[in-house]
Amino acid sequence: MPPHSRSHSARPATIKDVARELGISISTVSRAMRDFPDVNPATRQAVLQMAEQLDYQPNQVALSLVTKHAHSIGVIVPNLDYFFATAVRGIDEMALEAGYTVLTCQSNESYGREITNTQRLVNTRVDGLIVSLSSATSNVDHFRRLLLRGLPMVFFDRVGTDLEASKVVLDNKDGAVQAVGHLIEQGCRRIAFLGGPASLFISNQRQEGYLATLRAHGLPIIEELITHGEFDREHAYRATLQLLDLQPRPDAIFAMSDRLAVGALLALRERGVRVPEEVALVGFNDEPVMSLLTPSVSSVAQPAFDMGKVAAQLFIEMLNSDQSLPPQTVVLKPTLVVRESSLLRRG
Amino acid sequence: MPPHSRSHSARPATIKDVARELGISISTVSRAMRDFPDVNPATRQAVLQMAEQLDYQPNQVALSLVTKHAHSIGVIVPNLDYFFATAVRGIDEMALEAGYTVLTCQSNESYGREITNTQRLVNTRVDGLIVSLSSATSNVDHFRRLLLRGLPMVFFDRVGTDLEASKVVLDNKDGAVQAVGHLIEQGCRRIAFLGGPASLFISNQRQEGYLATLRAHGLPIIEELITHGEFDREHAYRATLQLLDLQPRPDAIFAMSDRLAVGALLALRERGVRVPEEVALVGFNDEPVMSLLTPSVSSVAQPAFDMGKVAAQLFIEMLNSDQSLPPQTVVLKPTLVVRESSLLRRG
DNA sequence: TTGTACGCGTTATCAA
DNA sequence: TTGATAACGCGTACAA
Repeated sequence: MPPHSRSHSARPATIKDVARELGISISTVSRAMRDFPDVNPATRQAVLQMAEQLDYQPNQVALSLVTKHAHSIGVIVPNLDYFFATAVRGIDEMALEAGYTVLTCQSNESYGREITNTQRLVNTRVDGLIVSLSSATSNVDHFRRLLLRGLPMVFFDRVGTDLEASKVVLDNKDGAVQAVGHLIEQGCRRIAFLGGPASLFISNQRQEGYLATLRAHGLPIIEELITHGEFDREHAYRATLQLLDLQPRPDAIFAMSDRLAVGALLALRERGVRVPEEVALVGFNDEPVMSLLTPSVSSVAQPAFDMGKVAAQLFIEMLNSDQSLPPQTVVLKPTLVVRESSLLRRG
Repeated sequence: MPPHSRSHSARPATIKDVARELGISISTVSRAMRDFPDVNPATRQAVLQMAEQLDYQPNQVALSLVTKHAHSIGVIVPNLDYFFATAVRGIDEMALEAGYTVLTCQSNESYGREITNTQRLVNTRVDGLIVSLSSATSNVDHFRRLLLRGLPMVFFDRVGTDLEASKVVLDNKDGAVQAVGHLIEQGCRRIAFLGGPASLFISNQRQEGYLATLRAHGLPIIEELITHGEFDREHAYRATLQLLDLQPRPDAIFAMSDRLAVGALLALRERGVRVPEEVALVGFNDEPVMSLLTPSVSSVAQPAFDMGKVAAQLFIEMLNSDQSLPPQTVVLKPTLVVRESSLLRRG
């Protein structure tokens, strides 16, 4: 049994308990706990020891009520797939170093839940928000209001175009340029684009890159090779089957995400189309699964971890400087990872 | 421009602002906001309208300082891979319904970070914790202390054996029994076990199931077919290569996780071993990738989403009942999903 | 039906 | 070097 076995097994000890037990004032305890210079070494000793004994730890709730500073970052992501889980890890890493706790919420790709999450986090007085928009979010007024109120916010990956805030984004267009450029180098001429929802900014940016590259190489833009739809494998599967019915059919598919690329691959397999010989394939995200597929699938790799890290970095800079900094936008470069699904010349 | 454009763009409105603006007391505002019966309808009307106008929302920090109730659940998971991301979604779902906010932290499989996360969450006065242990955690004193103090806690999946708390676990042994039983049915006789760290409880439970099934079928237990090691693909890859060097070599591999199964598959591919004809393979978790591999890999499916949901349910029940309920343990059943990698008799 | 006053646990200011 | 006290934003007896 411990020396002074704790009589209050329910209620955590407060600063008052420590003060009472020692017969001194709470202000002295407060100062001792925070290593203030003007406190008697003997007193500090005693306080620290008693705090240890009572297992006293400052109540952060009371603390943030006073300081209006919670030392926590609210993170809202659409889901926790590989990309976002990795990005959150990046945020986590950076935040931990700076002494912040990360509170992660999923909007589940729902506009309503994004709003709920936002309100909840703000009401618990997080110091600010790091956000990636849900795919259902087109109206960003709920964020704009907070921005006007002066709440520190950083957006990443899926960012709002007309939001005056700091952002960390991928050079999506460049990623598409790399992918399509590579396919053209491999000899492909009829390259299809498997897009996501037309409302999704990143989907459009990637499409832009696709179009620009075709133009740059003097290739025609064929409308029927450009598809849009839901952001899931099922849609990609059906769209690919349709593409394969065209005459002449495409000799390559560039999917704006790996999820779509997988759907495409399943369709290609089912039709017995040889990849890459008959149809080459490139995805976007470089999820771990891509290297395990047969054939392994080329993909544009995003620096997910770094995106999270940079977002947190920007965020912490905002907090540490008292003048409100002007919004910054950091653009990160993707890297094409070439695998079997798009290697034609030298296999 | 809005009617009464807000003059205090920085400071969020408080209950005082509403009261002052209306020339009434804060208690009246407080009551009106919370739909108390004994408040003049006209007054309530005015309060609600003014609250709207000032964009007033109760400060949860102050609120939980008073009520000692944060309406939030702290969740600590070792990582955010497919299984845990899904479980967290289950927790999220349940918690949202009950009006709780979920604050998720990753321990990153580190004992130290698990402790840090725990302290941070507790100090921000979450109402309790839902936890899955890091693989590096063998000492659970930090949780036991909180339990003694009366903090509501639910553990799931990776639970501590000697912890007096509610738990949600998978019937790991049964999962292994299903997997190994299936392999035996398919005609396999020399079945290897690819285990994780020997310290990991779930790894041992699965091994138990493996051993029990061999015994039940009168098959010999061959020590050299049982391996242990790190919880990663690389280890599984190397271990599999060693297994393949044995004389006679195994005709099946049961991996205690999909991550290990993938490592095994890579080794099998590299050696040109035909799956399942020469060596059959079954994993554990049923991650989406398993169905995409070539050959597709059989796996024991865990109800990850349900595990999260049930954990949250148990947690909320604890909070809602004032007497401290005795710890419950809910055991969920896994389901074997058979795919190409283990289908021998009828392909 | 409404208002006053106290307390939640802490920091900060000022006085001793 | 230490202590008393106001304040943070809110809920809640108790009084009016």
